[in-house]
Amino acid sequence: MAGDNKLVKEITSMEEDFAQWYTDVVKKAELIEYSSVKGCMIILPAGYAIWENIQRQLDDRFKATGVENVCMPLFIPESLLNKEKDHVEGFAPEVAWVTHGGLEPLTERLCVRPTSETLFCDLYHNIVHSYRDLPKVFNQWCSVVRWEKTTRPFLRSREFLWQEGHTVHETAEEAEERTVQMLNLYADFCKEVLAIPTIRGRKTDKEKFAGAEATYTIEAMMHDGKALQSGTSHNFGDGFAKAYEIQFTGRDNKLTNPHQTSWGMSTRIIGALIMVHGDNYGLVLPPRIAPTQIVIIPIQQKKEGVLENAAKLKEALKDFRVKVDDSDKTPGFKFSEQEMRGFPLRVEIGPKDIENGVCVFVRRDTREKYTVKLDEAAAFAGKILDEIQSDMYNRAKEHLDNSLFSATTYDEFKDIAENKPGFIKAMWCGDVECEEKIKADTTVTSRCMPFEDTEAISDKCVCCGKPAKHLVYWGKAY
RNA sequence: CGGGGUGUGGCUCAGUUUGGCUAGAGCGCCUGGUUUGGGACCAGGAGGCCGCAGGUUCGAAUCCUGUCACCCCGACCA
Repeated sequence: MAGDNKLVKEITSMEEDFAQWYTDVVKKAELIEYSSVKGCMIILPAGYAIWENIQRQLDDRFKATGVENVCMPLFIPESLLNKEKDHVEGFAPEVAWVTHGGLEPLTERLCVRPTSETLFCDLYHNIVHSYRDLPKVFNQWCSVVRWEKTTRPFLRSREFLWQEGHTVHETAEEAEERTVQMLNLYADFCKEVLAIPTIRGRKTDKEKFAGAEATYTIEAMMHDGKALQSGTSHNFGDGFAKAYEIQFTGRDNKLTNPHQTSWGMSTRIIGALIMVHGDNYGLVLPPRIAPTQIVIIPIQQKKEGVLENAAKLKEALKDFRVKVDDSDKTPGFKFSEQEMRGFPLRVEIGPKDIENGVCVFVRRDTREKYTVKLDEAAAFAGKILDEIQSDMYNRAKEHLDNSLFSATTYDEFKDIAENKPGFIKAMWCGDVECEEKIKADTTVTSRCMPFEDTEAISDKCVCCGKPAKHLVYWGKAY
C-alpha cells in the first residue's frame, strides 16, 4: 500500500484550492458534462440518479402533508409577469425571453419561467371562488431558467431542476403554518436523508424573495465555511392575491383575498452534498441518497469461483442498492473509481476470502476495513450503512458547531470575517444600511435570523451601535 | 458585466515568442496474450475541420479582427 495519503492525483486537494477541488469532483464523479450553451449542464446518470432519489423521497414527504403535483407551462406572457411590482423588479435582470414563434415576431414576448408564482396566481385567479375551494396545495417538479452571469455546475446554472410548491389558504395563520411546515420538512429531509445539518431562520428584508412578506431559509455550511441556502419557504401574505385579483367568498359571505405560500428546493442541494461530505478522494454520498450503496469488487475475478461468489454475495445483499464491478480494470483502479463516485460501501472478495468464508468491507467515509463472514454480510452491511449515515451527519454537525463565532464589536466582526471561515453570530439594528456596510467592508451577508438560537449576545448593533433588534447569522455565501 | 487564464485526438498537455513541408507525447480506446488484495505489463492498431468565423500571406495551430465556451477572482444574483 504505497502512497496511501494521495492515490488519486486527478483531484486537486481542497486545502490547495477549494473551488478547483469542487470542479474536479463534479467531473471525476461523472455527475455532469458541460453543454455548448454557457451555464447549461448535462446531468449524467450518476448525477441524475442522485436527483431522482432526492425527488422520490422529498415527494413522498410532500404527499404525506397533502401536496398534489401539477405541471405548469414553460412560458409566461410579459403582461402576466408584470402584475406584481417587487417580483418583476427582482427577476427582470435574469429573465430569458422568447420573441419569435417560427419566423414571425410575437405580439407579446414570452418569458421563460424563472419561477412560476405568476402562473400559479393566474390559475388560482380562475379556480378559487369560495372558501370551500381552499386550500390548494400544489407543487411541480420542473426546470426554470435564470440568465446568470457567473455559472458553476449545480451551484449556479442558467437552467436548473427544482420543485416549486405554491399554496393558497383561507387565513393568514394557515399560510404561516404551511410556510413553517415546509421549511421544517426541508430541514428534516436534509438531516435525515442527506446528513446535512442546517440552520433554520428568517431572511432579512434585503435578502428575502421578491414579492414575499417573509422568507424562511435553511442554511447549510460547506467545508470551506461558506453558506449555501439549501431550501426556502415564503409566506406571501395576500400581496400576490391582490396583484393578481385572487378572491374568494368567505364563510362570512364577504369577498376576501387568500394568503399564499411558495417553497422550493433545487439541484443546488447536490452542490451542498458535494461540499459538505466530499473529501480529497472525491464524492462521499450518504447511504440513504446514494444511487449505489454497495459495490462488490471481485479480486482475481478470472479464477474459478470468484465471480460466482461475488454473484452470491450480491444476492445476499439484495435489500440494498448493490452492484458488482466485473469490468476488466484492475482492483486498484476500481477502488479509486468507487471512491471518486462516492459509493458508501465497497466489498472486496477474492480467492483468499472465499477459502476463509469471508469478504472485506471498506467504508467510503473513513476508509476503514472490516473482515466479515459471508453469511453475516447482509446484517453487517445494514448496520454499517446506518452507522455511516449517522457518522456523516455527526461530522457535518460538528463542523457546523465548530464554525460558529460570536462578535459583539465591529473590529471583532471584521477580524472573524477575514480570518475564520464560518458563520458569525452578531446583533443587528434592523437597518439595511448596516447590512450594506457590512457587506461592503467584509463581503459577508446576513444569512438568517435563526429560530432556535435567539439569545441576545449584546444589546447593541454590531455595526452602528444603535439598539439591536435581532440576532443574525452572517456569512459568506454561494 | 469587469479583471486574469485556457481552448491542439476521449483526457492532460507540448508545439505559438521567431509562420514552412506528413502536427507530437503520455494516459485512455480497440485486438491478442500475461495479470489482478490500492489507478498492471507486453505486442499490434484506430483516432486530429488545432473552439468557430473572417482576414493577412506563396504558405497559418502559430500573425490580425471578431465571436463562442470553460476555469479562477470580483460585481450582480430566490
